[in-house]
Amino acid sequence: MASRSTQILEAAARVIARRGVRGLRVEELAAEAGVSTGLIYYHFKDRTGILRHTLEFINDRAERYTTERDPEAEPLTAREELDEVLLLELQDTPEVRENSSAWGELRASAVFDPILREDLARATLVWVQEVAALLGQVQPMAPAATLAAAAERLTALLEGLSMRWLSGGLAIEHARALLREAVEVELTALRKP
Amino acid sequence: MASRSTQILEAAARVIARRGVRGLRVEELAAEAGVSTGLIYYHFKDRTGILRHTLEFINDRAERYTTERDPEAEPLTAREELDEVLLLELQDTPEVRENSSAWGELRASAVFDPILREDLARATLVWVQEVAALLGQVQPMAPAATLAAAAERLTALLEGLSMRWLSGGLAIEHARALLREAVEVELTALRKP
DNA sequence: GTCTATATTTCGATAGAC
DNA sequence: GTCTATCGAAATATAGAC
Repeated sequence: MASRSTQILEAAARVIARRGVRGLRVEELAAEAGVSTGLIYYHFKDRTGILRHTLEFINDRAERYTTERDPEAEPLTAREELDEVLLLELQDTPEVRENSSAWGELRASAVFDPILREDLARATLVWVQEVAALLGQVQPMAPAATLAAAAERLTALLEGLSMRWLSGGLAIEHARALLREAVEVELTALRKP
Repeated sequence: MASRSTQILEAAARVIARRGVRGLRVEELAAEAGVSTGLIYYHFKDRTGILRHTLEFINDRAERYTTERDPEAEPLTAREELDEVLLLELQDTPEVRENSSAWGELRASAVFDPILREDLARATLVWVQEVAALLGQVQPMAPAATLAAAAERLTALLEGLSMRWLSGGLAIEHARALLREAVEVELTALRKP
């Protein structure tokens, strides 16, 4: 199941999280994945190919740990699920750190690399819509456009906070508190415009 | 007045805006500035030196266009000034685009480059405090910690929106609208906790 | 599909003349 | 202070054997 490609992509996510997109050296990636550089070029044409596939991979993985839940556990209320979806991205665990920092890197790279833009825009849209849907469950009377705007703000804020956390200017607990308050503030605003 | 160093730094800001920090080649910078690579190394020790000084430069410049106002013009109310300080960073003019994209790049680079972290953290702090002070003028009854938190959220949101704008997923007008609403929402929350 | 070895390119950095 | 010329070190990418 863990095919060679997957193994390489997992390694790529680790390397990007550690060194950044700009710091990803094919040779280091090879070492991390325990394969040769030749094999990497065999599977992913060139450096850009590696990056593109890694974005996709990161993305799928984030979707998984964001969505999947223990089937035993009590079902969450919409409000709890909302907090969960957002706060899961602000945790100091290796996997989340990896995902967040790779995501930030890819976002930053997309500014200068049109090839990455499309995938990124699509992934962002899916995420915003998910959050908007949850906001709608908490505040069913709010108009769709208002919900969408709040979702865009919350997700953009999360990205901003995440960058500050990763670049060392903001403690993770403080970042989480700020995000929680933002959810509160936005929900209050949705209640009576 | 426009010394050689300044001329090089202006060119660096342009190159970073166009190619990113990771895309900044000393040779391209030399061409853009109309000088030799040797001269660049004479003025700024090494590549990291270029980056550090460019961050400082970008920073000063942003402070200027953020703070400076036509002395003829009517003085702004605190609320207007607040909108101005924030929205000035979301404009599709060459100078702002340059500044924003260089800022985003430097932020992203700082995740993997400890040398950049300190300068960045300091600059961020100054900015957050400025915004907090303005919020305090609009809502004088709000406690300092609450003001600080709102300022952190608004500036982090701005950074997030800015990245989405620059990476092509968000129209500038929409980004501005979202930010304006966020200011509104935060001010409302400050009014009665 | 995978590896080893190597060709090729790119880029940061320096030496030395002016 | 500034330029020209060049070195040397990565780093990307390919060729060819297995």
